[in-house]
Amino acid sequence: MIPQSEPPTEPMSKTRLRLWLKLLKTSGRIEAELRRRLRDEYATTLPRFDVMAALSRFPNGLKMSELSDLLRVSNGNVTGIVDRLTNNGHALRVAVPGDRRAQLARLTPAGQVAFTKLAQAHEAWLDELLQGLDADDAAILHTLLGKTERETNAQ
Amino acid sequence: MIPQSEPPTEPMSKTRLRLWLKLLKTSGRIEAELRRRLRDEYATTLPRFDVMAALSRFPNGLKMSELSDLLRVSNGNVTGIVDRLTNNGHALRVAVPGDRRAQLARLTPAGQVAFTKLAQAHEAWLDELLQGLDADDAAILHTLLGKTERETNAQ
DNA sequence: GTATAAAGTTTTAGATATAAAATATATTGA
DNA sequence: TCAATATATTTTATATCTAAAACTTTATAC
Repeated sequence: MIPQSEPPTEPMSKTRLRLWLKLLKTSGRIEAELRRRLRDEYATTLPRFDVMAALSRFPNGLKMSELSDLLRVSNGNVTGIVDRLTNNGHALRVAVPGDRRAQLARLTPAGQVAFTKLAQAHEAWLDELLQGLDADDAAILHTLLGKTERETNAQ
Repeated sequence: MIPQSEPPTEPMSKTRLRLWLKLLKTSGRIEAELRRRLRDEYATTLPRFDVMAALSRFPNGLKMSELSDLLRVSNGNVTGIVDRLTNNGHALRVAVPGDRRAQLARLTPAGQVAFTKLAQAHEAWLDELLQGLDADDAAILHTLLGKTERETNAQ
């Protein structure tokens, strides 16, 4: 066996740090582009789009706390976003029969129409922004991202 | 050739949309955990860490606009973060000889010491949070993430 | 049955984020 | 030189975001 003087390999922690920076840069770049297009083309924001997407999946409405849990944002935050959607005419608050503490947030008909357009644009934008990845790439990437779970106790 | 009735395949745009949601969820989960640890263990924030990291790479200081470009955040934003770092004793502003419009932000000695500790903790946290990925996984992931570039005109 | 605890939401305080206006300084061109 | 323009930063207005306090309503314990 011939002794080889190998090039010193990078410690694994440095490799993971570089990977994280790449991951952060990638998601940040795409997210910034989505925010820009939502603002410029539809005069809305990503948090509002996220809330509308959640409400769209539950036509009967969601309690503020349910929205907060689903989107993993704070309770107080949801209040402000739903406020703005309400001022917009895209959402409204409905009383919960039998519990005067709670309220349901729901999309208005105008909100549903608006969200349908937003969702189509959103999907088309991502199809464009992720052109560089084919079906195989996407499958591998999805799997590898899944391998990072279970290291944080948050689900 | 035998005709096969294949299962209907998902349109590529849906695949890319699901991938994006996974990417967003992954980076959000890790970022939230980093923010939590920076706050709980070091009483600081991710934006301040990012600014300190940039200043640490340039011991002679960076102009506010250079910081803004490097970190890709708005000019007004950098002002506030450097303000807080300055109040903290971790940064200071230095006049630029020959241009009274500009100022350099620099780490103080205390800021350099603090950042060294933060950076070590940060690298160790990521090593932990990305345990699920070995060196091969990381290399593949890094490459696939790279394939998403060049679709947005932002560098 | 009332005191206490729990649940649901909003409000508050502080930090971050952008875009756009305002301020101050430099540079340029006639 | 001096007006016009460009550069560098801060300020302002608005929107997010969290944690924690405040408030209302409901449920529970005794």
